[in-house]
Amino acid sequence: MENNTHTLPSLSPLHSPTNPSKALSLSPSLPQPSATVPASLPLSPLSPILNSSGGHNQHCLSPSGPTDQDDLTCLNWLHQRNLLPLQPIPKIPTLPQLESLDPLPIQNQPPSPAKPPFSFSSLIFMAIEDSPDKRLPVKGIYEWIVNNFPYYRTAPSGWRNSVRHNLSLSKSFRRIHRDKSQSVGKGSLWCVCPEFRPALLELEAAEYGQTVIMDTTEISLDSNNPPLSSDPSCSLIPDHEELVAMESVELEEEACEEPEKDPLADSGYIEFHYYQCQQYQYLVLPGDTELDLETVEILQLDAEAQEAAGSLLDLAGGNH
DNA sequence: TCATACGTAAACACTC
DNA sequence: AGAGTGTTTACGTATG
Repeated sequence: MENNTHTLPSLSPLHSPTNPSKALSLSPSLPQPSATVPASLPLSPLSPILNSSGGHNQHCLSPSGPTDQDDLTCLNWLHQRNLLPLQPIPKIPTLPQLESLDPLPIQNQPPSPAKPPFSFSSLIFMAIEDSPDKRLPVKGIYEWIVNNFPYYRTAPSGWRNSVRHNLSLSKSFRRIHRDKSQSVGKGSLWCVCPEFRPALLELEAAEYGQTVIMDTTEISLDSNNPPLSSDPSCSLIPDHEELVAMESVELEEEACEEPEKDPLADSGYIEFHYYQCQQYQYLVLPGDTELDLETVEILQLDAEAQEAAGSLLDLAGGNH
Protein backbone atom coordinates (compact mmCIF):
# COMPACT_ATOMS: atom_id res chain seq x y z
CA MET A 1 0.00 0.00 0.00
CA GLU A 2 1.15 3.41 -0.81
CA ASN A 3 2.33 5.51 2.01
CA ASN A 4 0.34 8.66 2.24
CA THR A 5 2.55 11.34 3.64
CA HIS A 6 -0.26 13.82 3.95
CA THR A 7 -2.48 14.00 6.91
CA LEU A 8 -5.84 14.89 5.60
CA PRO A 9 -8.43 16.56 7.70
CA SER A 10 -11.53 14.72 8.56
CA LEU A 11 -14.50 14.99 6.36
CA SER A 12 -17.08 17.55 6.96
CA PRO A 13 -19.91 16.68 9.28
CA LEU A 14 -22.03 16.83 6.22
CA HIS A 15 -20.59 13.52 5.37
CA SER A 16 -22.00 12.00 8.45
CA PRO A 17 -25.49 13.41 8.58
CA THR A 18 -26.71 10.55 10.66
CA ASN A 19 -24.43 11.51 13.42
CA PRO A 20 -25.40 14.98 14.51
CA SER A 21 -23.69 14.72 17.80
CA LYS A 22 -20.40 14.20 16.09
CA ALA A 23 -21.14 17.02 13.76
CA LEU A 24 -21.60 19.32 16.67
CA SER A 25 -18.35 18.23 18.09
CA LEU A 26 -16.66 19.63 15.05
CA SER A 27 -17.32 23.19 15.87
CA PRO A 28 -14.06 24.79 16.68
CA SER A 29 -14.27 28.31 17.85
CA LEU A 30 -11.03 29.30 16.37
CA PRO A 31 -9.58 28.94 12.95
CA GLN A 32 -7.89 25.65 12.49
CA PRO A 33 -6.28 25.54 9.14
CA SER A 34 -4.59 22.34 8.40
CA ALA A 35 -1.08 22.52 9.65
CA THR A 36 -0.12 19.74 7.31
CA VAL A 37 -0.87 21.64 4.17
CA PRO A 38 2.34 22.85 2.68
CA ALA A 39 2.88 26.55 3.00
CA SER A 40 3.37 26.69 -0.70
CA LEU A 41 -0.25 26.01 -1.28
CA PRO A 42 -2.19 28.85 -2.76
CA LEU A 43 -5.13 30.21 -0.96
CA SER A 44 -8.46 29.56 -2.40
CA PRO A 45 -9.75 26.22 -3.47
CA LEU A 46 -13.17 27.73 -3.53
CA SER A 47 -12.54 29.26 -6.85
CA PRO A 48 -13.41 26.47 -9.23
CA ILE A 49 -16.48 25.54 -7.36
CA LEU A 50 -17.90 28.97 -7.15
CA ASN A 51 -17.20 30.01 -10.63
CA SER A 52 -20.67 30.50 -11.92
CA SER A 53 -19.56 31.69 -15.29
CA GLY A 54 -19.83 28.18 -16.57
CA GLY A 55 -16.91 28.71 -18.85
CA HIS A 56 -14.00 26.44 -18.93
CA ASN A 57 -11.10 28.01 -17.26
CA GLN A 58 -8.40 28.38 -19.77
CA HIS A 59 -5.41 28.81 -17.64
CA CYS A 60 -6.13 25.92 -15.40
CA LEU A 61 -4.91 23.71 -18.12
CA SER A 62 -2.23 25.79 -19.56
CA PRO A 63 -1.07 24.88 -23.03
CA SER A 64 2.28 23.98 -21.70
CA GLY A 65 0.74 22.09 -18.85
CA PRO A 66 2.01 22.10 -15.33
CA THR A 67 5.56 21.25 -14.80
CA ASP A 68 6.73 18.72 -12.38
CA GLN A 69 8.03 21.51 -10.30
CA ASP A 70 4.56 22.87 -10.05
CA ASP A 71 3.76 20.05 -7.79
CA LEU A 72 1.22 21.26 -5.30
CA THR A 73 1.64 24.80 -6.39
CA CYS A 74 0.22 23.87 -9.73
CA LEU A 75 -3.04 24.81 -8.13
CA ASN A 76 -2.16 28.44 -8.50
CA TRP A 77 -4.83 28.66 -11.12
CA LEU A 78 -7.36 27.91 -8.49
CA HIS A 79 -6.97 31.22 -6.82
CA GLN A 80 -6.12 33.11 -9.93
CA ARG A 81 -9.68 32.84 -10.95
CA ASN A 82 -11.82 35.84 -10.48
CA LEU A 83 -14.97 34.32 -9.29
CA LEU A 84 -16.17 33.89 -5.83
CA PRO A 85 -19.75 34.99 -6.09
CA LEU A 86 -19.79 34.18 -2.44
CA GLN A 87 -17.41 36.92 -1.77
CA PRO A 88 -16.77 38.70 0.39
CA ILE A 89 -14.07 36.37 1.36
CA PRO A 90 -11.60 38.85 2.63
CA LYS A 91 -7.97 38.24 2.41
CA ILE A 92 -7.24 35.69 4.85
CA PRO A 93 -4.38 34.38 6.17
CA THR A 94 -4.01 35.22 9.73
CA LEU A 95 -1.76 32.38 10.58
CA PRO A 96 1.95 32.84 10.76
CA GLN A 97 2.68 29.82 8.64
CA LEU A 98 0.56 31.29 5.88
CA GLU A 99 2.20 34.65 5.89
CA SER A 100 4.20 33.81 2.84
CA LEU A 101 2.07 32.18 0.25
CA ASP A 102 4.28 32.92 -2.66
CA PRO A 103 5.65 29.89 -4.37
CA LEU A 104 8.68 28.54 -2.72
CA PRO A 105 12.02 29.33 -4.24
CA ILE A 106 12.98 26.74 -6.74
CA GLN A 107 15.75 25.47 -4.58
CA ASN A 108 13.26 24.81 -1.82
CA GLN A 109 10.75 23.02 -3.93
CA PRO A 110 10.52 19.29 -3.64
CA PRO A 111 12.46 17.49 -6.33
CA SER A 112 9.59 15.24 -7.30
CA PRO A 113 5.85 15.66 -7.30
CA ALA A 114 4.31 15.06 -3.95
CA LYS A 115 0.89 13.64 -3.50
CA PRO A 116 -1.69 16.41 -3.54
CA PRO A 117 -3.35 17.02 -0.19
CA PHE A 118 -6.76 16.42 -1.67
CA SER A 119 -8.96 13.44 -1.29
CA PHE A 120 -10.13 11.70 -4.40
CA SER A 121 -13.56 13.11 -3.80
CA SER A 122 -12.13 16.59 -3.98
CA LEU A 123 -10.10 15.82 -7.04
CA ILE A 124 -13.12 14.40 -8.81
CA PHE A 125 -15.16 17.36 -7.73
CA MET A 126 -12.62 19.82 -9.04
CA ALA A 127 -12.33 17.96 -12.30
CA ILE A 128 -16.05 17.92 -12.90
CA GLU A 129 -16.52 21.50 -11.85
CA ASP A 130 -13.76 22.58 -14.15
CA SER A 131 -15.37 20.99 -17.14
CA PRO A 132 -17.46 23.16 -19.45
CA ASP A 133 -20.59 21.12 -18.98
CA LYS A 134 -19.97 20.21 -15.36
CA ARG A 135 -19.85 16.61 -16.32
CA LEU A 136 -17.07 14.33 -17.34
CA PRO A 137 -16.48 10.74 -18.28
CA VAL A 138 -14.16 8.78 -16.09
CA LYS A 139 -11.46 9.17 -18.63
CA GLY A 140 -11.88 12.91 -18.56
CA ILE A 141 -11.51 12.88 -14.82
CA TYR A 142 -8.32 10.91 -15.18
CA GLU A 143 -6.98 13.40 -17.66
CA TRP A 144 -7.86 16.40 -15.56
CA ILE A 145 -6.14 14.95 -12.54
CA VAL A 146 -3.05 14.03 -14.50
CA ASN A 147 -2.91 17.41 -16.15
CA ASN A 148 -3.24 19.29 -12.93
CA PHE A 149 -1.41 17.06 -10.51
CA PRO A 150 1.89 15.81 -11.86
CA TYR A 151 2.08 13.33 -9.06
CA TYR A 152 -0.46 11.17 -10.81
CA ARG A 153 1.50 11.08 -14.02
CA THR A 154 3.98 8.74 -12.50
CA ALA A 155 1.93 7.27 -9.71
CA PRO A 156 0.98 3.62 -9.95
CA SER A 157 -2.24 3.24 -11.86
CA GLY A 158 -4.12 2.09 -8.82
CA TRP A 159 -5.33 5.61 -8.24
CA ARG A 160 -7.63 5.23 -11.21
CA ASN A 161 -9.30 2.39 -9.47
CA SER A 162 -9.68 4.68 -6.48
CA VAL A 163 -11.29 7.30 -8.65
CA ARG A 164 -13.82 4.84 -9.95
CA HIS A 165 -14.32 3.50 -6.48
CA ASN A 166 -15.07 6.99 -5.23
CA LEU A 167 -17.43 7.72 -8.05
CA SER A 168 -19.43 4.62 -7.34
CA LEU A 169 -19.35 4.85 -3.62
CA SER A 170 -19.68 8.55 -2.98
CA LYS A 171 -23.13 10.00 -2.73
CA SER A 172 -21.72 13.22 -4.04
CA PHE A 173 -21.50 12.03 -7.60
CA ARG A 174 -24.03 10.63 -9.87
CA ARG A 175 -23.85 8.93 -13.18
CA ILE A 176 -25.52 10.29 -16.26
CA HIS A 177 -26.26 7.80 -18.92
CA ARG A 178 -24.97 9.00 -22.20
CA ASP A 179 -27.28 9.61 -25.05
CA LYS A 180 -26.87 6.63 -27.28
CA SER A 181 -26.86 8.82 -30.34
CA GLN A 182 -24.04 10.88 -28.93
CA SER A 183 -22.22 8.10 -27.29
CA VAL A 184 -18.54 8.29 -27.89
CA GLY A 185 -16.36 5.91 -26.03
CA LYS A 186 -17.17 3.82 -23.06
CA GLY A 187 -18.95 4.52 -19.87
CA SER A 188 -21.12 7.29 -18.62
CA LEU A 189 -20.75 10.90 -17.74
CA TRP A 190 -20.41 11.86 -14.13
CA CYS A 191 -21.59 15.01 -12.45
CA VAL A 192 -21.79 16.43 -8.98
CA CYS A 193 -25.05 15.91 -7.19
CA PRO A 194 -26.13 19.51 -6.54
CA GLU A 195 -27.05 18.97 -2.95
CA PHE A 196 -23.54 17.86 -2.20
CA ARG A 197 -21.75 20.72 -3.84
CA PRO A 198 -21.60 22.76 -0.64
CA ALA A 199 -20.33 19.74 1.22
CA LEU A 200 -17.63 19.14 -1.33
CA LEU A 201 -16.83 22.78 -1.34
CA GLU A 202 -16.40 22.63 2.36
CA LEU A 203 -14.33 19.51 2.18
CA GLU A 204 -12.09 20.95 -0.41
CA ALA A 205 -11.69 24.13 1.54
CA ALA A 206 -10.90 22.17 4.66
CA GLU A 207 -8.25 20.24 2.84
CA TYR A 208 -6.90 23.48 1.65
CA GLY A 209 -6.62 24.74 5.15
CA GLN A 210 -8.28 28.03 4.47
CA THR A 211 -11.91 28.07 5.30
CA VAL A 212 -12.79 27.80 8.90
CA ILE A 213 -15.77 26.11 10.33
CA MET A 214 -17.00 28.56 12.85
CA ASP A 215 -20.04 26.75 13.93
CA THR A 216 -22.21 23.86 12.98
CA THR A 217 -25.84 24.28 13.67
CA GLU A 218 -28.86 22.17 13.23
CA ILE A 219 -32.13 23.97 12.99
CA SER A 220 -35.57 22.72 13.69
CA LEU A 221 -37.96 23.15 10.86
CA ASP A 222 -40.82 21.64 12.71
CA SER A 223 -43.58 24.23 12.83
CA ASN A 224 -44.55 22.99 16.23
CA ASN A 225 -41.12 23.61 17.52
CA PRO A 226 -39.83 26.91 16.28
CA PRO A 227 -36.14 27.09 15.70
CA LEU A 228 -34.18 28.07 18.68
CA SER A 229 -32.52 30.65 16.59
CA SER A 230 -35.76 32.58 16.37
CA ASP A 231 -34.94 33.75 19.79
CA PRO A 232 -33.41 37.18 19.29
CA SER A 233 -30.99 36.47 22.03
CA CYS A 234 -29.69 33.53 20.16
CA SER A 235 -26.89 34.80 18.05
CA LEU A 236 -24.12 33.16 16.18
CA ILE A 237 -21.52 33.12 18.76
CA PRO A 238 -18.73 30.62 18.87
CA ASP A 239 -19.78 27.29 20.23
CA HIS A 240 -23.36 28.20 19.87
CA GLU A 241 -25.24 25.08 18.95
CA GLU A 242 -28.72 24.30 17.90
CA LEU A 243 -29.96 20.83 17.46
CA VAL A 244 -33.26 19.98 16.01
CA ALA A 245 -34.86 17.63 13.59
CA MET A 246 -35.96 18.67 10.17
CA GLU A 247 -39.10 16.69 9.88
CA SER A 248 -40.88 19.20 7.74
CA VAL A 249 -38.20 19.54 5.16
CA GLU A 250 -38.79 17.80 1.93
CA LEU A 251 -35.74 17.62 -0.15
CA GLU A 252 -36.24 18.11 -3.79
CA GLU A 253 -35.24 14.97 -5.48
CA GLU A 254 -35.60 16.07 -9.01
CA ALA A 255 -32.02 17.18 -9.09
CA CYS A 256 -30.90 13.72 -8.31
CA GLU A 257 -32.04 10.74 -10.26
CA GLU A 258 -31.07 8.48 -7.45
CA PRO A 259 -32.82 9.78 -4.37
CA GLU A 260 -31.77 6.73 -2.46
CA LYS A 261 -28.29 8.14 -2.47
CA ASP A 262 -29.43 11.12 -0.47
CA PRO A 263 -28.24 10.59 3.09
CA LEU A 264 -30.30 13.50 4.29
CA ALA A 265 -33.47 11.77 3.34
CA ASP A 266 -33.41 9.57 6.35
CA SER A 267 -31.20 11.53 8.65
CA GLY A 268 -33.90 13.77 10.03
CA TYR A 269 -31.43 16.55 10.34
CA ILE A 270 -30.20 19.36 8.28
CA GLU A 271 -26.95 21.01 9.01
CA PHE A 272 -25.98 24.59 8.57
CA HIS A 273 -22.34 25.26 8.37
CA TYR A 274 -21.08 28.63 9.25
CA TYR A 275 -17.85 29.92 8.01
CA GLN A 276 -16.27 32.91 9.47
CA CYS A 277 -13.43 34.86 8.13
CA GLN A 278 -12.69 38.03 9.96
CA GLN A 279 -15.88 40.04 10.05
CA TYR A 280 -17.75 37.87 7.60
CA GLN A 281 -19.77 34.79 8.09
CA TYR A 282 -20.85 32.34 5.48
CA LEU A 283 -23.56 29.83 5.46
CA VAL A 284 -23.46 26.60 3.58
CA LEU A 285 -26.52 24.49 3.16
CA PRO A 286 -26.65 20.92 2.06
CA GLY A 287 -28.47 22.19 -0.95
CA ASP A 288 -31.83 21.67 -2.58
CA THR A 289 -33.71 22.33 0.55
CA GLU A 290 -36.85 24.35 0.43
CA LEU A 291 -35.49 26.90 2.76
CA ASP A 292 -35.88 30.46 1.77
CA LEU A 293 -34.23 33.58 2.94
CA GLU A 294 -36.82 34.04 5.62
CA THR A 295 -35.56 30.91 7.15
CA VAL A 296 -32.09 32.13 6.77
CA GLU A 297 -32.90 35.43 8.35
CA ILE A 298 -33.90 33.85 11.57
CA LEU A 299 -30.38 32.78 11.87
CA GLN A 300 -29.59 36.40 12.48
CA LEU A 301 -26.68 36.53 10.20
CA ASP A 302 -25.27 39.89 9.43
CA ALA A 303 -25.95 41.49 6.12
CA GLU A 304 -22.91 40.08 4.43
CA ALA A 305 -23.68 36.62 5.62
CA GLN A 306 -27.22 36.90 4.38
CA GLU A 307 -25.97 37.90 1.02
CA ALA A 308 -23.67 34.97 1.00
CA ALA A 309 -26.49 32.75 2.11
CA GLY A 310 -28.57 34.00 -0.76
CA SER A 311 -25.85 33.16 -3.17
CA LEU A 312 -25.54 29.76 -1.68
CA LEU A 313 -29.23 29.19 -1.88
CA ASP A 314 -29.02 30.13 -5.52
CA LEU A 315 -26.15 27.79 -5.90
CA ALA A 316 -28.09 25.07 -4.22
CA GLY A 317 -31.12 25.70 -6.34
CA GLY A 318 -33.25 27.10 -3.58
CA ASN A 319 -36.05 29.54 -4.18
CA HIS A 320 -36.19 32.84 -2.49
C1' DT B 1 -11.58 0.98 22.09
C1' DC B 2 -14.61 2.35 18.71
C1' DA B 3 -16.57 4.73 14.72
C1' DT B 4 -15.60 7.06 10.72
C1' DA B 5 -13.23 8.61 6.59
C1' DC B 6 -10.13 7.48 3.29
C1' DG B 7 -6.97 4.87 0.30
C1' DT B 8 -5.89 0.72 -1.93
C1' DA B 9 -6.40 -3.74 -3.97
C1' DA B 10 -9.01 -7.10 -6.00
C1' DA B 11 -12.79 -9.63 -8.09
C1' DC B 12 -16.47 -9.61 -11.07
C1' DA B 13 -19.86 -8.18 -14.57
C1' DC B 14 -20.79 -5.35 -18.23
C1' DT B 15 -20.00 -2.56 -22.48
C1' DC B 16 -17.58 -1.08 -26.47
C1' DA C 1 -10.76 -11.06 -27.03
C1' DG C 2 -9.17 -7.24 -24.79
C1' DA C 3 -9.57 -2.87 -22.64
C1' DG C 4 -12.22 0.24 -20.21
C1' DT C 5 -15.88 1.03 -17.01
C1' DG C 6 -18.81 0.37 -12.91
C1' DT C 7 -19.84 -2.05 -8.64
C1' DT C 8 -18.78 -4.32 -4.63
C1' DT C 9 -16.07 -6.22 -0.95
C1' DA C 10 -12.24 -6.37 2.01
C1' DC C 11 -8.51 -4.63 4.47
C1' DG C 12 -5.26 -1.22 6.40
C1' DT C 13 -4.34 3.42 8.15
C1' DA C 14 -5.30 7.79 10.33
C1' DT C 15 -8.06 10.45 13.21
C1' DG C 16 -11.19 12.07 16.84
